Amino acid sequence: MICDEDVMSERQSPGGQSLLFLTDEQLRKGIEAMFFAYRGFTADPDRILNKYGYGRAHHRALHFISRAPGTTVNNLLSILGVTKQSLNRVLRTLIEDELVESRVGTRDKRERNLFLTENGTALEQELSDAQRERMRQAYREAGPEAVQGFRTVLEAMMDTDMQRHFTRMKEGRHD
Amino acid sequence: MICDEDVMSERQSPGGQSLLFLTDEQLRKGIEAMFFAYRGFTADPDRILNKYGYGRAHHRALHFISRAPGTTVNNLLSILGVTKQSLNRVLRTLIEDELVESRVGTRDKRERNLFLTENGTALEQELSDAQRERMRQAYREAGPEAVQGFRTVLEAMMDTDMQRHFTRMKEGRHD
DNA sequence: CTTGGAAAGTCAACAACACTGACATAAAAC
DNA sequence: GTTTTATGTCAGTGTTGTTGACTTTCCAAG
Repeated sequence: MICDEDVMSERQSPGGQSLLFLTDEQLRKGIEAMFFAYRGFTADPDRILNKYGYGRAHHRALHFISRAPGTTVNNLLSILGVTKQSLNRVLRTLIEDELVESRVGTRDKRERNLFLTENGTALEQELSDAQRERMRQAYREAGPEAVQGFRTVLEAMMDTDMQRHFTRMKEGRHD
Repeated sequence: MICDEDVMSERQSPGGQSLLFLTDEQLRKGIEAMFFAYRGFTADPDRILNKYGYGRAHHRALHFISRAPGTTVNNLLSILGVTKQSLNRVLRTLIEDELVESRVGTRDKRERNLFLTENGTALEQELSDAQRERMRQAYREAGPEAVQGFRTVLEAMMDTDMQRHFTRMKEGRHD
């Protein structure tokens, strides 16, 4: 699917660091690929969410609460990178609809520890299944070396603080 | 950056097709990487757009008009995947602000051919420069094989009609 | 024990950007 | 000459983000 003219030239600098020479055209294609792929990436969950009257923001909250059960609102805020008012609106509906449970913190009673209820877990599963299925399909088509490369470039594309969050989640640390 | 337990097992099926065995955990990490990376991907343009009072929708329009000068509204609609009302709002402000020029079609006078003005080209350049710089940096860090894999997985992740658009743009066909 | 500040929640207002539905105009196609 | 297509517009609605102001709760340092 990637044409010959797209193969990047690689040279070795005197310092030993490998240099890539990339044309604007190659970079633009990467940008467009990212745009189109992200649409595909969110398409399936979006359809499901629509069915229940929720949006992407609800999905994100469900996802990260599922990943880090008992996480606090503040932690969620810094991961999602939105204002507390914005998150609160979403969280409130999820709590009202009994998809998320908010328990007063044991150590610090100001904090709220967030958990998915049975229903919440069910919806998160439905969303996650769809998205993982698409991911699995893409990974299968592309092959294992491509997947390795995919992950490497994505990590390099993150902002440093997002990388910090990502690394934490990878290591299973949800503090 | 990618830990040992993440390396995917690969087996050869009797048919000769390579099979990948992926855990939910591995796929979830991919999903999160995609989420965080897309934020990084749009962060720089978002800052610039904010400076001029525009949004992501304006950026997308500028990008694809720049890629396919003379493209029609209908073509833009199918690439962007939004309603004409939504696109029209954005396009109207860009034309009012003299970043985009809308010429009546020569072959078919119902159509409008869209072009960037001098100012439009300048803003598109500013946005594109920032985004390409981040892309270039990520590519450099990751190396050429990773870039190949990145693009392959992204293409596999698109919906089929998005793939069609993407392939067209790659080939320089903007019909 | 008091006070400062952090964590959480709320209210109001606003903007960007998507949607639907209805309607208008011009031009091509049949 | 009727229908279809391409475009544009108006009005209304919903999600998701923002800012700013304010309250309550509660830990912790003075």
